Amino acid sequence: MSTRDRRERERAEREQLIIDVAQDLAEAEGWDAVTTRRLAERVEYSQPVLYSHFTSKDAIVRAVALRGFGMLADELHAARTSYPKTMDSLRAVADAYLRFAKARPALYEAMFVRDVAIAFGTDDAPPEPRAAFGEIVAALEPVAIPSALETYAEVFWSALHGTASLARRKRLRPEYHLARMDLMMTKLFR
Amino acid sequence: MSTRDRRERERAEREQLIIDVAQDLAEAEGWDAVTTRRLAERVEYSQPVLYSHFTSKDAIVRAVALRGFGMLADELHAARTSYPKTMDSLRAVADAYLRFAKARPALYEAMFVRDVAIAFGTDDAPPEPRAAFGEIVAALEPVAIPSALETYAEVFWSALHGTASLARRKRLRPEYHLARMDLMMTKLFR
DNA sequence: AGATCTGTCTAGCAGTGCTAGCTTCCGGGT
DNA sequence: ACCCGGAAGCTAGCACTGCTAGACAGATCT
Repeated sequence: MSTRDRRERERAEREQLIIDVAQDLAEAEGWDAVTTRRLAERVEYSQPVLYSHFTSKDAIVRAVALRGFGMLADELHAARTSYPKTMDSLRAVADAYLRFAKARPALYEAMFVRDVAIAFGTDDAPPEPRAAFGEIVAALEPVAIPSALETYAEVFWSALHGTASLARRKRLRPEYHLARMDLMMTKLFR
Repeated sequence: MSTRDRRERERAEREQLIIDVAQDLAEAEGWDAVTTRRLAERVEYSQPVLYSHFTSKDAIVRAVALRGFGMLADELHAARTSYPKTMDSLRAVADAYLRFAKARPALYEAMFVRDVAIAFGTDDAPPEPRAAFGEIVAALEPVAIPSALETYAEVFWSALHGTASLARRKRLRPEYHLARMDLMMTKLFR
């Protein structure tokens, strides 16, 4: 049965399209502008079609966020592996993380601010966030005491996320970004 | 004219009542449950009365957040001034900050997560957030290079906020909270 | 060809933030 | 003591939200 295969493929493509459009719309006009009606209109289907793919609007946001974690993992990986020296690599990871948050504020919001209930740390955590956190862990591996590696990663991640999310709300002086990063890196890592 | 005074006083009291009820409701059932109808019902007035006090629902959240910054400033001040040694004082401020965020998640959300557009850092920043940030600066004053004091404070604050907000989303292992705090404090401050 | 079944749409529900416009009632002037 | 102006508050409604029941069409299988 090849028609069924085609059907399934088309369905999967449409699901990706929904996720794409949701992210684009959120990035362009904010998540408040992502209503089921507007989303449906842009994918050129009626509203109920969305609900044949996702159980709720939240599930759509969750799908966007999940893909975001995959993208973040890729970017952190690229940053980490492009410098031989540990310290350069660490700094590159930090910069990549903050660049990601700044470049795609709506995506970052879906991943970290909205209550999307993606499991984390536990065994049933999806691979994407696991991979993203894994990159942070890997970057720290050369400098941390092995037994405290994950703890170290959590602290580093907290500092990065705090910076990203306070900056997002314009509560840090933008012109001091570099000074903050330098201070943070030297303090946290020797 | 004493009747007018009474009127104005009653009006001010009602405004505080609205803020109280909004915060209580948010803390009890989350901000999604804070609708203008439910809010109006609980203060025992009709919906339009809310709009004679505040320009929008967002303005109500903003008022809650602003008062929250005042509370945070008070708690940080108490923590900071109750230990003579700088390091103890710093740790007490950090603990107080995270305790505040954990004890009043909805309030913390209004202050830091929702898009409440409270000015910060700039000259027209309200006194409450200014005072809260001032406490962090004051706590760091003995350990930071004077010229980089505010930068230092921003980094410290970022680490605290990152911890608070990742923990809020259950993305940090709760049982390692103390280990993270110890690591953070020793790394950031000698 | 006829029956079934899958896919999609229209129309509608309950609830949201916010507001226009009516009513009621209090305070002050004659 | 009366009336009247203005303020204060209410009812009712608008345009929107997320979500769904039920109708309808078109493809698939017997």
